[in-house]
Amino acid sequence: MDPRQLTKIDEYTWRIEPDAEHPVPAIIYASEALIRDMDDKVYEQAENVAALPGIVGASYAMPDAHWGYGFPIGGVAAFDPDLGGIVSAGGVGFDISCGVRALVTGLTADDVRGVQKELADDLLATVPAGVGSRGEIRLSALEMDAMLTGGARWAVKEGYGTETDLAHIEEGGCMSGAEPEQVSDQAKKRQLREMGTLGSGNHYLEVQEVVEIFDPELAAAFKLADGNAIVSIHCGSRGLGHQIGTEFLREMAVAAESFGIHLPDRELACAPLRSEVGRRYLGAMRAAINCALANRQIITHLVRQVLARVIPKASLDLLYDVSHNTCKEERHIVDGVERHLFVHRKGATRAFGPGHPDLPDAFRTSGQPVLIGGSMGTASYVLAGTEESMHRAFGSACHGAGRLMSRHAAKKRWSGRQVVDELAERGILIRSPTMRGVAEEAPGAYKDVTDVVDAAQAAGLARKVAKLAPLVCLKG
DNA sequence: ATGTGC
Repeated sequence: MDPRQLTKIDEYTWRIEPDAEHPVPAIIYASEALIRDMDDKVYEQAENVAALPGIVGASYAMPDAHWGYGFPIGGVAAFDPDLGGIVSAGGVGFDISCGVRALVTGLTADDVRGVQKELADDLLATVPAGVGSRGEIRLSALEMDAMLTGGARWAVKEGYGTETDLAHIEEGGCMSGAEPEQVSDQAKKRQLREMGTLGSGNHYLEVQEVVEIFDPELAAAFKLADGNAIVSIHCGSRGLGHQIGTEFLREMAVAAESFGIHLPDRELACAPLRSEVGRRYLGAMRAAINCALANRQIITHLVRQVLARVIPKASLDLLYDVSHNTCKEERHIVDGVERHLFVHRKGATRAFGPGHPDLPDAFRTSGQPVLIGGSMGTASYVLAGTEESMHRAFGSACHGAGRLMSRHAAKKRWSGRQVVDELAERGILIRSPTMRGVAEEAPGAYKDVTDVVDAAQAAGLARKVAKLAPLVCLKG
């Protein structure tokens, strides 16, 4: 994207001005270099979102923004139901409630290095990964509905984890307002055997080392110290979320016209929040959020089993679990007035600051942990929400590195084996059921996550706490 | 992202 198309507000804030079709601006938070690397489609898509009914403030793009379905990935937009605001299935994304959770282990990276290969092999054998991967768990119809209503709270009741885990998950591990009856039989059927599975694409499970601390006080609040081993899990709602997204996109494309909503792009399919289809989508989407929370909780249980075998002294305590593909009902102060809004975050992490009433006691003074997954073999970051982030983009920050190269181009450029061998030389063990997936996820196919995180901090979206480097990576 | 898809 050519930065000259944008109004430069400051070094890290760029604006597409409103006009007759776009009542609010689009705001991109990024360095000039990141803007240059951004797809031109991000400009178009961020501007298109600014034309949707009932949008409040601006259409925002995070520093890792790239071309998505309708809305950019790395997009944030809030809508007011009182002003005819909409909800959009494409504004949430196909992988509903995809997210990251990080666990502190009570181990040092050296503890891990001593058994690195056994750990990698046991994780591959224990956590199902890859397209169509199936788990041991098979849900009955009744259990499916209980899972879709209860989320991680259901999983803990079933024996996958502890009460303490729940306080360290957004929404306390259970998204309210879920309506399993709005989830199609087909979506439920696809999920029957997929609980506790990682999936494919950019999903991963990593054992990481804390290699740098930026803010000692916040790091202490998050129980992170230099040289510690961390486990991070990145995955979502699997086939169920995908099926819900597919079905409602189709339905909303038809509905939008019937509501007289003019769409600049068919992919922006949406429906008023106060319409019947809008309400049904919210009920189904919240059920998918619970599915993702339960899924990450079950995978956590599997990782605890692996560590109990390989390094018995390990203790896996959940730092936090964040979702980065959601639409959430939240209260925000806009121009000094508290408003009740529906915030779409697509490839954007919630980043609530200190004192926010939705945060658990543990993070009341620190702000919430913001977990940023890098590309395979590079780095991940832990950030914290700030008071400033509340006013920048409705308490949101970036979610990852963001692709630089298409999957197709990455496959042409690297072989999976070559990527695995190169990373092994640097002490990083990759395990995956598919070498093709590894090639698509080669580190060179992504932007530098450090640039993205630095821009997020400089733009006031979140504050850097710690940097994590991978030791073991299980890829789908 | 995905019972990957022309």
